[in-house]
Amino acid sequence: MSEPLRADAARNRAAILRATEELLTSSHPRQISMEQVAAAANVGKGTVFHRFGSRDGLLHELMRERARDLEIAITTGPPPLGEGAPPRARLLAFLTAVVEVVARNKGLLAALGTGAPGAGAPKQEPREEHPVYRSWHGHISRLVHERRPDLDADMLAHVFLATVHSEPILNALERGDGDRLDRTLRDLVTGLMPE
Amino acid sequence: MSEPLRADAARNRAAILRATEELLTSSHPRQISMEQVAAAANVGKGTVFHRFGSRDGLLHELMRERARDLEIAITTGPPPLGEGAPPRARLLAFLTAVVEVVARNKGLLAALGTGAPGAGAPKQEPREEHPVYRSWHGHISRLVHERRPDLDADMLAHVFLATVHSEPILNALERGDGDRLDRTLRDLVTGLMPE
DNA sequence: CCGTAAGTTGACTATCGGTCCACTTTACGG
DNA sequence: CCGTAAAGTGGACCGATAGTCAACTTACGG
Repeated sequence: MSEPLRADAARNRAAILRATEELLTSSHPRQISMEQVAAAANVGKGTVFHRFGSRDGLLHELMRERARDLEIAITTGPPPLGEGAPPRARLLAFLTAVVEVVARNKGLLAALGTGAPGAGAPKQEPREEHPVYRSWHGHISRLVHERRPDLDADMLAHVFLATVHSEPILNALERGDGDRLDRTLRDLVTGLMPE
Repeated sequence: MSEPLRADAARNRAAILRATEELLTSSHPRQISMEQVAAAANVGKGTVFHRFGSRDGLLHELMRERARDLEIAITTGPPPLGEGAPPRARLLAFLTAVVEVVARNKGLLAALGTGAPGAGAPKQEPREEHPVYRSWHGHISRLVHERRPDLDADMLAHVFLATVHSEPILNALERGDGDRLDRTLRDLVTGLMPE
């Protein structure tokens, strides 16, 4: 899928990601400059851009990393996250897991969701969806459809995920209200998928 | 509440707001620079800042304007938006109206929801909520609580509003999927507030 | 070893939000 | 009317920051 990196490149890549995580624990993504990241990783700014292309690319990649465990859990792990449990249980487990991942990553997802297209050219495309978002959306959508094929599973999945894009909710999570959100989502799902 | 503006100031204020709306119809808020706004309104950049304080202030004020009609409708208008109808009907009518307002205003709300605190100082407060958001949140929260005092109305209201913060959903709205979203929200509310 | 492709770097550019202050316009009391 | 002070105006300027680039360094297969 991708050429292996040279030893120094791999080292720097890891250092940059680690430094970004580090900075992320103490600041909102919007306040972290690429220069800060480069400095914290002990590399030149150019290196950061060479590897990740852009600010969004870096955040994007970091998110990918953070989401990997969950991805594995739902595809090859045991129920209720993995296959085997009924859709409703899987959905509830998944939403709980997503809330947990997002809570641990503050505004990362939110920052990702907000990117402007490139140059000044009249590129007006809605911007490609983030792979992690796509994966999560597909999973929710599939589970909902399985149990309630009469609903608009696609839109419903977007609505559920919107939750973790919302700044007020992110703030609530930061205050430790993760379980409140969890219970609320549970109530919503239960309303839609009884039993 | 506020001193009346001088004639020229009022004229320019209106021109700036109108120019911003104009630009907003053809671009995402993030790509509109204050310089563009100033140019489009035929005023100096300084004037824009003098009147609105900041980029956020301008967007903020514009949103306020856009939300005014809805505000009036729910406080003094006829049912089902205004008082008189049962909570469920009022909530459904309100959500439909919100979707409609947001659909007509693209990412305005989304752009508002995303602001970083000020200077470099370690000001880490969660940032004050937008008045329009607060008003909408309070309204939803009250209606939910009236019918289902057992639920976490506060969090639930955040979840409903998160919907209009989400970029994928905003894109869907732009594609004319407003009624799909509307139906989906209706399903969610119905699941929670049956009858 | 050596050639070379990959990687590194920080000075440089472009852009943009926001500030500042000298200048202009308006409102209004006399 | 007119003089004046308060309000408003505008654009040069500043600091920050995402992203570029061309010269330089390094890893590594043969």
